[in-house]
Amino acid sequence: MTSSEAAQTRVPRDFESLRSVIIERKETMPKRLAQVAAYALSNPDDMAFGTAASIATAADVQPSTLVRLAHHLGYDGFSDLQNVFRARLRDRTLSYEERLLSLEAGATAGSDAELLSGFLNAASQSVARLASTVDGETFSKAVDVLARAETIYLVAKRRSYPLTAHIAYAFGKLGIRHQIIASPNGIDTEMAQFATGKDAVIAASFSPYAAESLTQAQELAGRGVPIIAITDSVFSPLAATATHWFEVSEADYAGFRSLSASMALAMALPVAIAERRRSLKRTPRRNAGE
Amino acid sequence: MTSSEAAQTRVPRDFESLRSVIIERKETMPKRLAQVAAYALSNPDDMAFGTAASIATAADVQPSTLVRLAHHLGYDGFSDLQNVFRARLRDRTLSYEERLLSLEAGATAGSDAELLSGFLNAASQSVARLASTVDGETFSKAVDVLARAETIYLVAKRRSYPLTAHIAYAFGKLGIRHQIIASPNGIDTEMAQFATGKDAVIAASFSPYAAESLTQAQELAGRGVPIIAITDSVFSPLAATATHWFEVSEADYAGFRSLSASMALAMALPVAIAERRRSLKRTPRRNAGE
DNA sequence: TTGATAATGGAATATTCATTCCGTTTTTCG
DNA sequence: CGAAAAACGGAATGAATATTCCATTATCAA
Repeated sequence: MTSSEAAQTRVPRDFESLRSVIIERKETMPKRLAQVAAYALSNPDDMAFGTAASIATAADVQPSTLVRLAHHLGYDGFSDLQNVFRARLRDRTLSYEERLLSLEAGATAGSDAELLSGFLNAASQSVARLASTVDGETFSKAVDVLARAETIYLVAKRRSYPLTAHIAYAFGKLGIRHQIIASPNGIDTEMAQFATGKDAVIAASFSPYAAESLTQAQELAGRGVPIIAITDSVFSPLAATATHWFEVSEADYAGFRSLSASMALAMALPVAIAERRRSLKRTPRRNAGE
Repeated sequence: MTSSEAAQTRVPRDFESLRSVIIERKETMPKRLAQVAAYALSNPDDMAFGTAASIATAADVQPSTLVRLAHHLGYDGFSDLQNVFRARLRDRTLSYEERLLSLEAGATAGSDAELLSGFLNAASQSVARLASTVDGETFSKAVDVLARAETIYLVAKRRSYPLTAHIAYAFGKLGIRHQIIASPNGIDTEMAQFATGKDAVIAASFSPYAAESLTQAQELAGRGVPIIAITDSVFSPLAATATHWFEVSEADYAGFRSLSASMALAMALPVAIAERRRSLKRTPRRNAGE
């Protein structure tokens, strides 16, 4: 411990240094070492608290590989390396709010950093608000309806389009039959005409409500297609026609509304539907769906 | 260990509950137990990282007293008690915890509501993490590049497509000339060939990185078009070719990654660009842009 | 004051954990 | 293609750590 450390070029003692050392040397590292190094950087909390065995399992390597990595980087052993990750947590005195403040503080009024922190703030507030207002029962009922649908139609224009795009992506991954009604051409209504009561609709619309979305939703509702709506106010026209609906009031910054909370909801829906369908297959009450 | 825990009223699993339990029962505790309990509350970080021996020394008691305290409070042992202090450090990003807890509380295990709260949790953590890791300077530089671009090309496939869609929407609103390269047909590369060094690219890609996005980005970079990348790891192939890049490591739930943090970033970029262009018009160093 | 009970200190013990070692596999270079 | 070196997996080992046990001391009621 006396002469060995003098021989070392320099062993990083704080997380940021370690991070850059790993990034720099990753290309020349053996496969498993690189693998566990990547895991360490993306799961620093686990590195701080886990045991060599638990981390090794999570990173899909042997415990010995962790010791090898530590030595490879110049540390005495795994424990020595782990201390860097612990120090990181220890010294993180800044809570998230404080951090945001510092972002704002380092920014002269009207600067870019202030803008960024503003949007992050809006995002986190939106998520928090949704978490405290959303009704688990409504969600469950909506999932019920959607899980029994043969095809799920997705109606969204303009600002809510990214939302729908993401749902469509998740549906594709999960093997849920769907049809997105958001094409830039004018054949939307033609696509919607195939929907029946056996199907269902997810419609998203925020103020100012796109007229097309509304008329499409109303038309569908008139034909007995159940509608799940994602909107931003009790007074939304969508809420009137919907079978179930969610109120997601996003915070805004500089006049632009966040989408972060809606996104979380948009991700939860497909997964919940897929899961519900699995359990429906085991105990099918009616023969809906494929 | 079998009947004892049933007899316990309830063992606190989070720091705040533990805190109130200790405060409440402190008066009726034996002297040494009260002593070490007080130490624990005023040195929670030491409790998280220290060993039983080190903490005992610091609190001027015997190690066995720590075990006694743990048992006294209903825990299996010192390690079990220590986990509460570790969890506190792990989760200390959010003040929204309590709100989320209420959602989780009303949810039986495996229910839909639990799923929803899981995704909201992931979203909230992602935003918090981005807020604490993002570099205001990088953001500012990226905005610089983009503000001077004639046309901004948007490259995104699959999971990152909704992100790009939203940026495109904001660009449209703000009157920023852009071209989205994400069409479902095969003419992507043809669209990209018009880009020159006077333009710029925003490319988003998350693991597993879509091959097309990468090749397009590399091709563009080779022609001298500056690239701003949004990706999820330092090891992302995108980061290598990018002029400036943002690391957005989204938390995942049930294997599905959130998009909430990236969304916040995606909203901040267009607004910042628009604002920068306004100030460039007043003091134009070079005649770039329209 | 005295006996009984609870609390405490400190050593003994059992467990968990990081580390090392060795046989095998993979990679590298002639 | 073949030999040497590096990397790796997995079990063995030894150190560190939490826990338990017991003798001693303090507390309290009769």
